[in-house]
This record gives sequence, C-alpha cells and structure tokens, in this order.
Amino acid sequence: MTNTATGTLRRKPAQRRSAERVERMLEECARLLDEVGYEGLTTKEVARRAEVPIGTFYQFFPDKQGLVRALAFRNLDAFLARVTATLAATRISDWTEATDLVIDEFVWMKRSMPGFNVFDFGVALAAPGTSRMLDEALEDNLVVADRLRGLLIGLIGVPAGDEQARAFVVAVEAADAVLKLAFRACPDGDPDLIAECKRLVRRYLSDHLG
Amino acid sequence: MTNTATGTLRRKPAQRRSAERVERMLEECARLLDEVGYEGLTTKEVARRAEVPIGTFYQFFPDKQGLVRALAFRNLDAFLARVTATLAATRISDWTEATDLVIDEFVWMKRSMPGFNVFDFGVALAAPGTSRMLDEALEDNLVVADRLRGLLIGLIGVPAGDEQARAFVVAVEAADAVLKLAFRACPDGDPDLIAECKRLVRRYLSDHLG
DNA sequence: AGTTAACCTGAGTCGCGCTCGCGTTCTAGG
DNA sequence: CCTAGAACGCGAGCGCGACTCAGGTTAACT
Repeated sequence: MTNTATGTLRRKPAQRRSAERVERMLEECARLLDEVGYEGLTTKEVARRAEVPIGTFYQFFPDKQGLVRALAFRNLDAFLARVTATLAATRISDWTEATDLVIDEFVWMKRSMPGFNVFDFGVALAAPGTSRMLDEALEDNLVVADRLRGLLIGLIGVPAGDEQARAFVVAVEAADAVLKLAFRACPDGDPDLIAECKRLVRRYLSDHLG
Repeated sequence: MTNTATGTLRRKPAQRRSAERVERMLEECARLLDEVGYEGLTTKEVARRAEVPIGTFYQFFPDKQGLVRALAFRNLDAFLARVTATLAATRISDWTEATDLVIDEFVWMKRSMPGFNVFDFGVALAAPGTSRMLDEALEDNLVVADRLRGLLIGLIGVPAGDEQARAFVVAVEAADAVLKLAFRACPDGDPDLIAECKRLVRRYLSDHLG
C-alpha cells in the first residue's frame, strides 16, 4: 500500500534483517535531518547510527538524495493516512473546515514527525540542481496536491475541474511556504502564522470553490 | 547606497582592480547559478570564469554561501530600485494595482536577471543547515518583506500596523513560493500561475488592508 | 635603497558522496 | 553430507569540492 519503495530504492529488502536495516536508516535519517539539516546530513553518519555499513547503505539507496526522497514519500503517506482518518471521523459541513483540518494535521506532523518539517514537498527538496532533479521535484509537488485533492473530492463535495486542480496546487504551495515560515519563527509553529495560513487558503480557494 | 557588501564580504575591495574582480565573480556566480543551480555551482569554477585565483576568491567571500548571499542582496537592491522607479512613474489608484505591479516587476527580474530565479528570498537560500544559517535566512526574509512594505507605505497609503506587517511577510512568502512554481512549470513563468499569484495576494491582503 | 606592511596565490588538507572487489553466507544438485 | 555457484555484506579507497596558509610579490614610506 505504501509507495515508499517506488523508484527510490535500489533493491527491495527481501529478508527480514534487510527490512529492519532500511527501517533504521530511514529513522536515523529523519532524526539527523532535524539535528543538522539536509546539507549537514552525511550518509556515513546515517549508516553509523543505524549500525549499517556504508556499502550496505548504498545497496538499498541510490544516493543521499534518494534516501531523503524515500523518507519524504513515507512521510507523505503517513500524512495522507492521518488526514483520511481524521476526515472520516469528523462531521464536515463545508470545505473550509476541511482545509483547516488538513492544515492542522500538517502542523501536527511537523511538530511530531521527525524530519518532517525539513521538506518542501516539491520545492526545496531537490531545489537547485540538475534538470533531472527539478523534474522529479515538480512531479513530487503535483503528486502531493493531486492526492490531497483526490481525498477532498472523495470525502466532501469539492468540484473537480482543471481550474480547481491548479488552484489546489497553488494553495498547497503557498500554505507549505507559510507554514515553513511559521516553524522557522518558532519551534512549535507560530500560532498567528498558522492562523494566517488558514485564512490565506480559505480566502484564495473561495474564488474557485463555491 | 547598496548594502551588497554588508556582512557578506570578508574584506572590502579598496583598489579598483579588486572591485572589478568582485564584480566579475558575482556576475559569473549568477550565470553559473542559472546553468547548474546552487548545488552544482563550485567556487573553483566561479573563480576560473572570473579569472581570479581561488585564494583571492576567499579573500573577499567567506564561503560559497556568502557569495550567493552577496548576490542575493545585490539582486534585492536592484529589484527594489526597479519597483521604486516604476511606482513613482505610475498613477496608482488603489493598493491592488501596486501589488500587481510589484509582482510584475518580480517576474521581470526572474526572466531577465541572471541567477535571480534561484533564490527563495529567505526560504531555501540557506534552507537546511546550521542554526546560524537559519537565523540569517529568517532575517533575510523579514528584510525583504519589510523593505517592500516600507516602499508601499511611503508611495501609496497602506496602513502600517503590526498586523499588517505580518500580513506582508505572509504575502511575500506565499507569492514567492507560487512564482517559483510558475517558473518551474515554464521557463518564462506560466502566465496562468502568475495570474493566480496576483489573485492570491489580492484576496489575502484585502482582509488586512481596506 | 631598505624596511615593512599589505596583498596575492595555488598546491595542499580535509571531509564528503560513492564504488568495487573480496569475503561470507545462503541455496541447490549430487 | 559435501560442494559449486550465486547472492549478499562489507569497508578501504577514489574523485572531487570547499576552504587554508606559507611563501612570494607588490606597494608605500623613510
């Protein structure tokens, strides 16, 4: 069900021990991202903390970028799962409640999921670099917006047109940027900025959705 | 008048030759950023293209990051100068025209200024890394929003409160993210996304300004 | 001309991402 | 049970990039 391994792993861990190792590497990657950021993260240190030899690390992950991407996809899955669950468990009367809820879940993830607030889903993750990386980043970005939109279309009755799709991409991008700012201003996310983020999304989307 | 050298240069170029060298290094830095991005950029190649020995490079710039920051500040100055000039030369009846104009100028810079569209003013520039870098990035970000706001307060009559200041920071952050997206989607900036950016800013700020 | 200080320079250091070939451990056929 | 072969595990080592520093060069003043 998870797409963590899709295109990001060199070899799928077949044995039990291998799977645990991949798990540990991703965990330590997340922890290290929080401690030292993407630039400060070294594959050697990830391997050392996960008690995995560096050679073995590169059996599973194509490169440093790939490791972080794998983590990003895993986090995205976790996020969408939470949103789905919470939406299903909540009575929603209009779409503004839904977007507020999505933002709250995102904030929750940033607060509690190690390594989560390091990502720009699709923006800075692979930000400057070769065209290949840019294409991938763009793709990731659309994936996030698309999956979120699919969720909201299914669970509440938001309209599904090309114009709305673009609006969703824009809203996700903008919200991500503002929340990133909120978490730079304050470790738990500046509450005022989080409130502004909700307002921004509501105001903007009200042009496109009823 | 320019603050390009503020805190980003190790030593101010006193002699004429030195000043030209710094100039050339910044120019080649910008060109290289467009070609290979931040990660792909190497100090050696900047020095080589500018015909400056690598040792001399490090006399003026503290490190690679510092070089890019210096360029960012210079670009910011150029941008604000253009906005000031255009605002002064245009009859503005309400603030929405002003924000549209600012966005148009920003797009113009991204299209024509080498290396300009690589920056997130304050977001990804120093995005992941040590806390020192994060603090600096945050500071940069506020600097941009603050200077823009000062401009608009002076030239048209936007209100100047703490709430409005925060709204400006949010708007700048969001607009930057959306425009970045627009330029990833298309080399000259996707017109639809640029239009959406203007709409986003207008809708959001109308809550805070009249 | 001599003395001193400021400046220039690129070979070299250190640490990173990543590889490659050898050792070891599983699997299958006799 | 033994053995041939494949699959996996491993870490010393390679290439390269950011950055330094000791020695040479130029300028400035007496």
